[in-house]
Amino acid sequence: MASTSQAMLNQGLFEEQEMPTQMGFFSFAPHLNFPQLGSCHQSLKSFTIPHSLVADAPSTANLAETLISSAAAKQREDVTAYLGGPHLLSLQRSSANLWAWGEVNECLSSKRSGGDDHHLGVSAMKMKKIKARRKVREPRFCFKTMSDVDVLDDGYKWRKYGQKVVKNTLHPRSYYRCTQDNCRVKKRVERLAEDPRMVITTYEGRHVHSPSHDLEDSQANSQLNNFFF
DNA sequence: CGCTTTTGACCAGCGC
DNA sequence: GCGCTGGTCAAAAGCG
Repeated sequence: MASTSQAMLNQGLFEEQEMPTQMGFFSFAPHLNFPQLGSCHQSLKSFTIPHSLVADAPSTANLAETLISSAAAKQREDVTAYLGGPHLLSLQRSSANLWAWGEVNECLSSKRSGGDDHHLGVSAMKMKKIKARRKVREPRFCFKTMSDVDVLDDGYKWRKYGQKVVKNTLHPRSYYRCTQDNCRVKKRVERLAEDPRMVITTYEGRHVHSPSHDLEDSQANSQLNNFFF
C-alpha cells in the first residue's frame, strides 16, 4: 500500500521545487475517492487524523480549506496544499513562514476526535534559507494526479493565457485563469518530468463563485467534483 | 462572430 | 548592473 505514495515522494519532487521546511501529509476516506495512503515517506513523522473528522469533510478541498482558513485566521499567509495522485494530500506552509502544524492539528482536533485509520505526517525537510523578500501570495493548492488529460474537470471554467517551457522540464507549463468576471483564480498545469503520466495542477487564489459546470456534466464527472476550490 | 488557444514579446524578481 | 527565469500580455490564428 505504501509503494505508490512512497515512490511519489521519493521522486524528490518537493525538494526540487523549493519546498518548505516542513510539510504534512494525510489521506482520506475511500468514499472521498482517495484511497487510504497507509504510510508516509520514511522521513515523515506520522500522527493520526481522526477517521470521523475525515469522514465529516465533504471533500478533500473542504478539509484543505479548513486548514488554510485556520492558518489565515492566524494571519499566516501563503499556505499551500499538495495533493498527490489519488492517494494522498499534503498541506504545507510556504517557506516564507513557519508552518504551524500545531495549529493545524489544533484545528483538526477541535472538530472531533475518534478513529485511527488515517494518517497525518509532518517532515522537517531541509531546504534553502528563506528570505523575507517574497511577496505575499494567494493560497495555493497543488495536485499531482495520474491522468491522460492535462486539464482536469474541476467544475470551473478556465481560459488559457500562457504556456511556458520551464527549465529542467520536458513538458511545457500551461497557465489558466478562471473565466468568471472578478474571479482572479489561476492555475498552472504541467507534467512531471520524471513521470509524464503525472499531471501537476497548481491552483492559486480562491474562487468567489460556485462551480460553473453544467449540471449534466457534473453528474457524469461526479468523481472529480470533490475538487471544489 | 465570439470565444479560446497559440506564441513571441515583454516585464519583474532574483542571483551573481 | 546584467543575465536568467518564470509569469503575463496581447495580437493573430483556430474553432464551433
